[in-house]
Amino acid sequence: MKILKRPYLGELEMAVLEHLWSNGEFDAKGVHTVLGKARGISHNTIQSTLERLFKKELLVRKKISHAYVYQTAVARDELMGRMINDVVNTISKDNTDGMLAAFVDIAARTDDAHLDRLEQLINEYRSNHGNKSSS
Amino acid sequence: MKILKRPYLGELEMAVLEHLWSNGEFDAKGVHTVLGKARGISHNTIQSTLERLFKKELLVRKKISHAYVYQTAVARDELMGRMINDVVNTISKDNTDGMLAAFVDIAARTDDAHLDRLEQLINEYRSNHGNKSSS
DNA sequence: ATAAAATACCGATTGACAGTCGGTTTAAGT
DNA sequence: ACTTAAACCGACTGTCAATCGGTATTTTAT
Repeated sequence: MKILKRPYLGELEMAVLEHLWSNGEFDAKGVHTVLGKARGISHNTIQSTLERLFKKELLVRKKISHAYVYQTAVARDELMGRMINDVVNTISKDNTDGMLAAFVDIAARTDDAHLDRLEQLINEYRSNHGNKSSS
Repeated sequence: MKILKRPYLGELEMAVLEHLWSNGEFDAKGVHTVLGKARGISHNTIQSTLERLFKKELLVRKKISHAYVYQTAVARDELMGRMINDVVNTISKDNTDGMLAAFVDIAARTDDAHLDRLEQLINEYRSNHGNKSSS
């Protein structure tokens, strides 16, 4: 099947998403002013990129007078979750333990305190999903 | 910069890696017999794929008489870790909490028992790295 | 209502990169 | 030497992001 294809994002696409996540809704012109001009790319390039992200259902848009105003359709965390999930499904469908170990390693990589936080999130999850206790 | 490029893997590349992870070292002919014939692709295609994986440093090889024998250069978990790390760096360098939450969600997705296992791995990690206790 | 400006829309090009092979060279093995 | 297997090289296809020009369409201002 697919291997990390769908939502595969390019550099500019990512930058656009990032901008919309941080600053809310914009039309093509607004995005071009902020991102496009600094990069020296045309208005059309930004428009195509917005269009592509829209087709990927990562953005939604509404027409305001003549221009589309775009907004993110998925939260940053949601997209990250999907992408991580894709990686995991692609590379180790049945090897859950390796996946969990990778999570721990990555969490600890930057700061060991993240392990505490991770543990905390596990417990929050259990509370919110009415579950069994820890070991 | 890059957005998931690095270890970007195609369908066939992934299948080849998977086969080598599960069954140890093989030469092109061996891989072709197992994967290529079923797919109706030529020996050369397999060879190119092995070559590409070698260039990506995901495989190592040694020449045995006239043929190369290939072997994985990174463990499945290691590669998965790298790929997840790429995703995380690409999409939320500073938003660690979102990342950790995604981990918990994904872990719990298939089976809530995985949360126990995850917690267990956290504690193992702490033991192996001389660390503080949990909350 | 008409002209001018802004935007959407369409299509074309470029550059990566995976997948796919054919053909040629090189190196074994007998 | 002859045969055969493999490496090696290069080509072609398909996909996809990035890029933009040109044209059609819709606003808006006159």
